[in-house]
Amino acid sequence: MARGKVQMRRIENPVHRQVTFCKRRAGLFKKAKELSVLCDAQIGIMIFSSHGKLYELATNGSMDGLIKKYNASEDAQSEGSEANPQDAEREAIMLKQEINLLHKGLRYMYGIQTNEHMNLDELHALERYLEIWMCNIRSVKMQMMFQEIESLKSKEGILKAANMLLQEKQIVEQNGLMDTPQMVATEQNVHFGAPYIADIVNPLTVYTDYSYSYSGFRGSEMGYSY
Amino acid sequence: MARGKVQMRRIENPVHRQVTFCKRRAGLFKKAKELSVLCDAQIGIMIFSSHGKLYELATNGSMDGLIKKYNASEDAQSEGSEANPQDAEREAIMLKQEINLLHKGLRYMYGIQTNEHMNLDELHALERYLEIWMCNIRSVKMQMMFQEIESLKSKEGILKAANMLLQEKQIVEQNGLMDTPQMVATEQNVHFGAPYIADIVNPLTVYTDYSYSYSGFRGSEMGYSY
DNA sequence: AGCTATTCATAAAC
DNA sequence: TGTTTATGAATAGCT
Repeated sequence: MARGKVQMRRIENPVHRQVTFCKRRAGLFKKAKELSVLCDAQIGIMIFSSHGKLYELATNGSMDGLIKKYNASEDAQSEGSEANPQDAEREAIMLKQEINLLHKGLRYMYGIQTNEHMNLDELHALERYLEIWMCNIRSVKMQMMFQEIESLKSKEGILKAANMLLQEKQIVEQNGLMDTPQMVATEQNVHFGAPYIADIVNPLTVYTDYSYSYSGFRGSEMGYSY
Repeated sequence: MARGKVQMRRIENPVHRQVTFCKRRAGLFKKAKELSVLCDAQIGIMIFSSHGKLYELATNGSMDGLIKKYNASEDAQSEGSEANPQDAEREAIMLKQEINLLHKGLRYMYGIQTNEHMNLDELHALERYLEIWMCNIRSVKMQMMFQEIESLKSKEGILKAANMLLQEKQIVEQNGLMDTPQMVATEQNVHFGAPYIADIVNPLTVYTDYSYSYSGFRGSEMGYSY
């Protein structure tokens, strides 16, 4: 650049390094914005200074949106691998990103609303959006899945009961006692280890009730931590 | 730059745009690497071309590492919570807390909006935030439920096998000792009230697919109207 | 933070 | 895509 070619290695003088960092960072961001405008590209840049401070640029939308897109792109790239346990951590990372996004969105809205007027019709429209959303969250999906789980549990109980009966019987028979009445898998002997379906209050039937706390996670009352 | 100052707007000629994209992208990456070396910074760049193709640069380590660091940095900005990304359950608890927090934020938002104005764009933005959030919550829920179902299925398989073994043994013994047919818990008499496992198409296998439209509800393609 | 002397990046053309 | 070249931009070293 100016007044002498620069050596491509770490600048040892901390002051020089800091100055160069500021200047070149600004230059990099400027270049990125130009590229974004000229070529219609979406660009995200994260810079961590040597002391760990974050500087970011997202040419459109938020960095979180770009990261999400990045993850999706990465997934598409390496498709062919099935659902592996490594996805769990990735899922958590992505969820955190989504939550960051929501936090940002809320802060953004708070900021906007303090300076602007409000239209009641638009408020109602917003409420309806959220109601629809809650309805979806409390969707029948969970109900059906819950029922499926209960069904499996019930079946498990029946099988366990039958299994145990057979074992007992066998022991009895091996003891030489052949006159024992035969037990069968009925409701009498099935009802241990597994609850009756009728006994279970389905925690997901409240999906039309918007008055509960949205973060209540009623399912957890049943011992499930959905 | 050369041969005429460039206008800072989208290059309409597709060929020119493509050429400029390649060159400036290379230039941007070069600058980023220089900045990284000179100033000891960690830099990540994601570029999505107008056709969605991803170009990325991570000056040290992987982009995923930088994204993690970014998220941590973002978290530190808003809250002093510490995260252990390897503990899924702990992670879920944290996410619940996050959700509680966001719910409070939403209620607060309702409160202050009754007297103020929101434009349609902002409403759309909020809607999208909520949609994305919901879908990710659902994804985690489904993952957990999927794991539970799998666990139950494998339990059932073991029990079935044991059951059948005992049954066969008993029949053999009965053939030598007595003629009374034995009723045991097999699929013939167990299958009341509970569906066969084999009949159940598991609707949760899509949870690793982040590419769906968040409002698409792909689960319905499995025959469930969640 | 501003200011230049320089080096660098790159638009246009091949 | 790679190379060349004229020229606008970026910036290192100073204030």
